[in-house]
Amino acid sequence: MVRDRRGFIRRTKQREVILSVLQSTDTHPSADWIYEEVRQVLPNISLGTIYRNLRILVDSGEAMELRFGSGASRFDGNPKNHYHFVCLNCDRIYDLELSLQEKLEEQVSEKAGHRVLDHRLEFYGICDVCQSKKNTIDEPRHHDS
Amino acid sequence: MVRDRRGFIRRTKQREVILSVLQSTDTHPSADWIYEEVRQVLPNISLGTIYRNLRILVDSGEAMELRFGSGASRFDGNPKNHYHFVCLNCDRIYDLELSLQEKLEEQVSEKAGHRVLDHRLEFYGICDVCQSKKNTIDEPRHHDS
DNA sequence: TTAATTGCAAACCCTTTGCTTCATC
DNA sequence: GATGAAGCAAAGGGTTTGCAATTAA
Repeated sequence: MVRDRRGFIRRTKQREVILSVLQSTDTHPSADWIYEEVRQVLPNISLGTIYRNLRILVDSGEAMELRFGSGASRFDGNPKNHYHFVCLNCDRIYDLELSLQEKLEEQVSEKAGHRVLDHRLEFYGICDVCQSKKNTIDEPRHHDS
Repeated sequence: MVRDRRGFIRRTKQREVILSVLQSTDTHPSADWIYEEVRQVLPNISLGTIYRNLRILVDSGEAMELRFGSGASRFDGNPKNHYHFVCLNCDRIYDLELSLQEKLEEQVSEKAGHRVLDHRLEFYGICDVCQSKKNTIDEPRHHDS
């Protein structure tokens, strides 16, 4: 009997599996990758259902949507604000342990006069994995494994 | 005789006007808005040309591409790193005067071991304009004036 | 002269949506 | 049983791209 702006939300096997797939990885997968994973459990699921449920999960605060550069959205099963590092070579996204910079929000609201509700911080560069195999230009690998 | 990875780049009236339109506003416009503006000077220009040139400008470091939430990319004629505030009510994007947080890059490279080349920081909330006309839910207005 | 760039339109990718059927409450 | 959600497929928005014609160098 969960309620949100959309009315009642029923518990479905599909959404359950989608969320568990999302929570079982730290690769910040795309909708398509999640689709392929969920399909191994529910072979008849459709991409539309993936998208619909990801939207529900994001809107209800159970997941987070990330958009870097171009291409597909990436999803994070950890909805608490945290920061990311994006590798420009392989496209991997890493969670960072950097502590939340709440003071920056204060600074902005004081100086600019806007009511600040949230912030995002991400770093770009070459990840440790790609550095160790230098001179290799990966075919961007997006969130697999 | 500018050279970049793509070979020689010719100076064209189209790109000139696109860049000047982009630099003449602080509204962080979308490609489509730029298109409409440039069209008043070059009525036959096509959207494809807008996109092609925006890509050239971004790749050559003369402009910056911003992607917030869903929807179209927004472009910034100021290519130096700076931070933004995005109003969740009206979709306006504001430049912030917050100083560059270079120490955070150091912290990340030390702690996580990645080579950090850049970072982005943006704040979300309700802007001062929207706060003063409270109880009004704007039709998101995207970057017009 | 010749190769980069344009205009045009079609293609593309990712995401959303309409509709009928299914299944949860 | 109602009605929210699924599956399917078609539509949608934003962006890219192929190609012949143009134009800067």
